[in-house]
Amino acid sequence: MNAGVELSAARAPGRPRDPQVDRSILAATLELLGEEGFDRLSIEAVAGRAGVGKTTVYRRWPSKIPLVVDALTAMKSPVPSAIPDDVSTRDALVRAMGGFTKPHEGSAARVLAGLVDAMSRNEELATAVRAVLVTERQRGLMEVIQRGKRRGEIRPEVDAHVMIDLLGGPMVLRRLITGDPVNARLALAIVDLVMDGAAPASSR
Amino acid sequence: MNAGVELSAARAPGRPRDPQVDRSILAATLELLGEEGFDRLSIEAVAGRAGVGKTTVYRRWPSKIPLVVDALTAMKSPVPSAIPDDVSTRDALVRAMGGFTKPHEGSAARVLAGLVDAMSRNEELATAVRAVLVTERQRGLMEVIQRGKRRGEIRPEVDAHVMIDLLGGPMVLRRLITGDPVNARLALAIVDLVMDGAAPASSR
DNA sequence: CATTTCCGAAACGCACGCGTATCGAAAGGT
DNA sequence: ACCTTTCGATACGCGTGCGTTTCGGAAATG
Repeated sequence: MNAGVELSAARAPGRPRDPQVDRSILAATLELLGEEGFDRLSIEAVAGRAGVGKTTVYRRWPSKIPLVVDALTAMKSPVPSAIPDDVSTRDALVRAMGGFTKPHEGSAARVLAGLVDAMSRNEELATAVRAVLVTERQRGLMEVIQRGKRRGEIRPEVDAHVMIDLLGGPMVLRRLITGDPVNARLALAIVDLVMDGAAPASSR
Repeated sequence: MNAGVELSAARAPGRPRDPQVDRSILAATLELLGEEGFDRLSIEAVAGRAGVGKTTVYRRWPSKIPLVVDALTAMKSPVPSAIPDDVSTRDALVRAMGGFTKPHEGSAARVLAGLVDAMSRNEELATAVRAVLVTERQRGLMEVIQRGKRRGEIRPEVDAHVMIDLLGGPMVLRRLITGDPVNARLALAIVDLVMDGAAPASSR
């Protein structure tokens, strides 16, 4: 009933909301999420950083979690480019892994670090974080792995999920825990070891 | 000067501190660290959980960080048993990885999750956490890897540090981020893939 | 017994963030 | 012109934890 009006324009009578304000709030949320982490993130600080009244934030988001979820969703990384046919599975893996080593990933890692403990106590937040910061990256690796199986460069009985965790796990471990460097050299070493294995050919 | 007296007994005049109180405080700190994380951990709650006055805590530790550091230090895991000669490198790795799958590790993972973001902002805390929760586990894997190299079951040019991160990274990734199961089956799959590699023998 | 220190409990002033309410001005539709 | 809603700013009462102080009693030494 009245679908046309309600769906297309919904005719709000008063002053329309400024879309720039939404962008400022989400950007400030992401900044502070990286600087302070989820627990120390306050709505007050978000409003201050965005140059906006607290009322304006609360009018749009009822609490911290939906705000953070929306901010993360707005963080979507660009779609990965397709892989040319003449690229080997090994090189394609290195290229896909290279996404972890870009400097932009450093801030993403800091955001993730500030979310880890909150995720363990809030399933809604955990789901959103995984969707934005994890699933997308895993999907890129999965495509390369399945392509490798089709090309006969990866054995068909290899568990793709285990292989994905094997490739991504060390990057997360270093970023969040050990602080060891994450660079192209590491990505290359990981891919080589995962593809070749550690055992000598004689014992296989 | 006066070394004998100062070092052995130091003769405090008044009532001696109750060592049981120290243990209660450290135990309560560990509990709350797992339940609430570092940021939400308050000295008030520690004192309450330990059945102790706030004064008693502040008399021993000046702030939250040294308290947490001491609590973690008291968490030291038992020394790993030596590896018999008749165990293959593959089985020894599976056994060493099995340490990650024990139920006790679940609480250690929760403690770690609550510390990750604080570590990124406090180097002293990060160093202590790595010493207690990371280095010890890495050392166990390092021994097995070097033993494997001596036995010719691991190629000598393999980077041991990369291999350690390759084995441990997926466990941390699953515990802290994806929530995927961490069990003996996974440990076996990881060791098999790392030792054998994903590429078919024909392309090596 | 006198002294010293430790212990648990309670209260203190302070700072911060919560979520709400109120204000005058601005920006739209009717 | 009139109405409605948004906007930034400010203030409110409330709760929580901070680090300190005070208190009465307990446990050690000399």
